[in-house]
Amino acid sequence: MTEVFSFYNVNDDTSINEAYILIHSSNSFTQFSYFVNVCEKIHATTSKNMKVNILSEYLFSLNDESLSIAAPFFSNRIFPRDSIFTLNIGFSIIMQVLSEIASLDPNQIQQIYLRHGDMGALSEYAVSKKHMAPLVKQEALTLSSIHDRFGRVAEAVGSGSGKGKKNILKGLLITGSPLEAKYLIKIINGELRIGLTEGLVEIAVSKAFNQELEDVRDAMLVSGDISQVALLAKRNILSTAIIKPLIPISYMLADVMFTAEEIINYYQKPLICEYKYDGIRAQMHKFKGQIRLFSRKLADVTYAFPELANAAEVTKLSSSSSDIDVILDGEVMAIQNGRPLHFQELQKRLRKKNVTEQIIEAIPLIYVVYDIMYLNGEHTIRKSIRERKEILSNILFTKPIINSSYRVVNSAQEIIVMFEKSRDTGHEGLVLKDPDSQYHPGKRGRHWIKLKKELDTIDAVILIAEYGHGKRAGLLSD
DNA sequence: GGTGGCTGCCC
DNA sequence: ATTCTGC
DNA sequence: GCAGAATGGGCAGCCACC
Repeated sequence: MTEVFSFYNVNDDTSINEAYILIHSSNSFTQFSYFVNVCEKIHATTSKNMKVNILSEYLFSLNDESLSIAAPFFSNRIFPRDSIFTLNIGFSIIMQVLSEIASLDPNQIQQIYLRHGDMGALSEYAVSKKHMAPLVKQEALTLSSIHDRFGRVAEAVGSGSGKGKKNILKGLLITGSPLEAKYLIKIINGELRIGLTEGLVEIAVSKAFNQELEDVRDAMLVSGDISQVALLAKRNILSTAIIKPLIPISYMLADVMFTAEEIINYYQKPLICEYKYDGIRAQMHKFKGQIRLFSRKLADVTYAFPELANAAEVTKLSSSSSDIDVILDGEVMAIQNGRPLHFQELQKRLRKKNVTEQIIEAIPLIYVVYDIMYLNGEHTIRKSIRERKEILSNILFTKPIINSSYRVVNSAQEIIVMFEKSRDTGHEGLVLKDPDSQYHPGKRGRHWIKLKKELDTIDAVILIAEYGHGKRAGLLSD
């Protein structure tokens, strides 16, 4: 109980009292019904402070296992980020299962769905009308039991696995109350929709475990996994979340502007300008000779691009022949005879499981490196991109890995020239970068600006705004 | 063994 | 990915 | 200005079905 009191003392908001009673009037916080109760309370208030207080009290009350399960649910995730699991349960399977539970034919359930407009609400309705019950008396749903069954769904493969998955889902839904069924579906769909943003969840974690919000956010930048970060916060070891090779970090993202003039007017200074490559964003890690490639969502896609992993083995500093450890940011491109292939060609390789010699030859790839986040034991994300480019220039890449070329531009005219050149070469447009900016993982901001539209389609944009006929405007611009 | 529906993940 | 919207 | 929600095209893998 001492922990409870110390927690209570660090919060002076009066709404804590309500949240405190809410949490501690029950005796089993790991029950799913309790999770649902918390969600409903969070949904019911429009006060962000109140949402945070309710959530932080709840997170505080959970044991480690339940915390690591529940935290991702609040961030619209099911499995931790580095998990290869997916449920493969979507709209269709849910509709089938709900129609069976409610003994309504699929058409009827579709109609009801259209009225609700929300799968969670539909699930609540269907389970309230259920014409079946579990064959044997079931224990009440807990975070743990739900997690176990999600795991079994994710692992189910082979003939008959579809039916098995539906049965597990059906069992989950009819075991709990209609309200629990509503939230189960919300979780499965990855849409809790209770007015919680990722940012509020981070605040709740910091309050629950009495950690500095900045420390929680910093840990999230490199971990990206709210489940891990919540546990680290609870153990007071957030500082151990550091950038290290073979573990992916979030990507820095670009903002959009529509004209060269807008960009020049905004920055009023020289900018780093490089092509916008129409490929697949990829993070390359090299550590003690091991190579890993990660996709946009940080899935390990090394297997899909063996020639890139091979070429990375010999990456080294130009000043030394010894092996280096690096984390690189760049774009995987399909390219033939010096010209980019259509994105669809690249897509064929991304998800191909059996990467044959034939397909490697048919769709040649390059990896264009444009940033570096780590080198030989030190992260480089706090250095300016001017410095990071300098570091990159001292690394020797071997084909098909290349260092992205860039120019420094200081006028709209220079940008337009580069843009035309980019399009002539078959690229999408330009990315302009503030030379003084750090690498901000997971952030979309005005440090990187993409310019992909033709500069003379501005008239079409105005048509969209005035008449609201987006599709027609698109035709006019052709 | 072929086809079509479904899902997730690229853009 | 783009576009719209609420805070 | 930011974050979330809604939207769209295309691909491979997978399973159900014939």
